[in-house]
Amino acid sequence: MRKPCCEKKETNKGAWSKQEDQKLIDYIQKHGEGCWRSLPQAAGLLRCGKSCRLRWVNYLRPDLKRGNFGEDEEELIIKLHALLGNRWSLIAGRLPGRTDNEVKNYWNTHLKRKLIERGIDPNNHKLGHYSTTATKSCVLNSNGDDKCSPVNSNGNENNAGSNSSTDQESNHKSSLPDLNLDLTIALPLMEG
DNA sequence: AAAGGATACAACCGCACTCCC
DNA sequence: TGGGAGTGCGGTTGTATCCTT
Repeated sequence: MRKPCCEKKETNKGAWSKQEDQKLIDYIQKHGEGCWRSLPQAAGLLRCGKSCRLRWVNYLRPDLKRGNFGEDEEELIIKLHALLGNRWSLIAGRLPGRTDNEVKNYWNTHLKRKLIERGIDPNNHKLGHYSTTATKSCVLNSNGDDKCSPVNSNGNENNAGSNSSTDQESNHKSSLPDLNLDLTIALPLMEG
């Protein structure tokens, strides 16, 4: 059995204080990101590494774009969700300054409802019938073809019981707009 | 003005993946 | 090559704030 990521005792939980934020910012500015497990002790924080990483990534990073989502961002999220399903980190990767957590929250609180109001099922982006199950994931290959398959709530491809999946896939495919999105993943630029 | 419900979002939890020995 | 450690991701929960009655 895997050990917990950190000892439950001796760690703070819940909302971060200004002092804790400042300690984390100071430490990362001096030493950079990485080695989250040992960071809390080194930075003098009574938090688990996971919690520190989450706080930094979702809230403290200087390049974050705080505030409301623009309409263009909303539409992009909707389109990307139609293609990728609940792959929030991939979706957030296409939105500079936004985090996966932020995108996920915004989807759950705003965009889901928006689609429902438009008569679109937020799970499969089909017009007309709303269901609470399967979303889809689509992969663009190098030929520009797209390959779509149902995914479950874990984001895994659902290959089991695929009797009617081909019909559903073709229906889904034809109901999707031509998004013409470039989903190639760029390698990070190497400095130096 | 107060109570209860709805909403928004920060944070936690647990699983899965990758890396390294 | 197997196993453990570290990390990332998505789902879920907790709570503060706003809104309605």
